[in-house]
Amino acid sequence: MSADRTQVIERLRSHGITPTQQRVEIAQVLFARHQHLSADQVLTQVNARDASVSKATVYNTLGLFAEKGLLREVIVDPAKVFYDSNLDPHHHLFHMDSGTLEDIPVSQVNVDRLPDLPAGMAVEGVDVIIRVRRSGAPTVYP
Amino acid sequence: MSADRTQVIERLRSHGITPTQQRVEIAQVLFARHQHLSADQVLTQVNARDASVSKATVYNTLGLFAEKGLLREVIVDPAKVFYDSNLDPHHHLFHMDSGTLEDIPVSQVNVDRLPDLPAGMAVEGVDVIIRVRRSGAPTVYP
DNA sequence: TTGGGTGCAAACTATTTGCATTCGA
DNA sequence: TCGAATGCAAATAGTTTGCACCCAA
Repeated sequence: MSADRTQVIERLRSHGITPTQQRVEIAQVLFARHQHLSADQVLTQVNARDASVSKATVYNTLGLFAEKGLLREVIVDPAKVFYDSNLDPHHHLFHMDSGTLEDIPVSQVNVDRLPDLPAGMAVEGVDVIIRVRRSGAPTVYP
Repeated sequence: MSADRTQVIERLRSHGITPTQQRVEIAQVLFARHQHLSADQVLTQVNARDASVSKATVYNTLGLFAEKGLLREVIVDPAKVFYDSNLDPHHHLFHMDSGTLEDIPVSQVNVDRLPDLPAGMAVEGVDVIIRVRRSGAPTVYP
């Protein structure tokens, strides 16, 4: 369930990131597969393996990875940021009941190109988020 | 710059909300025009007028208004929630430099209908957010 | 009157920061 | 070696909550 150590190190290097022990630990968890994790979940999973990484380092590292383009930040829940290890262009389905995210292939939602932006503005990203919940009970996840 | 008191009261009533003094104060600020305000900005503007409303009441009231369909919550900034008094369907442009929001008419961004959802799931909302920043300097707003 | 609404302050949670220590190249 | 990275704990900021008091109906 964890990505190959050597591959991960190479990947960090190729993005200009010094592969320290804890960064590699974190990367192995994140890049094991496509997933959406909060900083807290990353902290838990990383420390469940073996190594001990501090909370501050997890936050710093996630921020760094996102900045360097290794992760995509997904902002759907006012309570916390999700980090998405799937870098292919795609959209998101947010399950309000469980507070979990699901990917939607771009092929399934077509966004006809953007409006003309004010001059001197560059698009940093386009997020499409579909919020769903179980139809019957309007439960709020705890 | 503030909506008519009587109209506001009527609007609250029609949504099943008891029009108390502070709720009316808050509503007058919000519904004066289409805008995107954070809880903190609402607090400041309300108390700049005259009345004194507590921070807790502002949060409670904004949450209530959103729940009753008088406001739309916009989640774009991990730091805070924006409340949008424009209820017409529309999308958002987020200026990362200034941390401000701008509306985009639906006519300018076409989302070809949604993917088939898991059974028993209802769509609560679809958010399209275009993040832009000044092209030259990758400044982060303070 | 009387239960919902409000204010205040304290509690919480996610995230950031300062600084001394440790580690990668 | 030496600057970058880490850990820890304390600081922040937005938001929520508990509880006594107050007001709309």
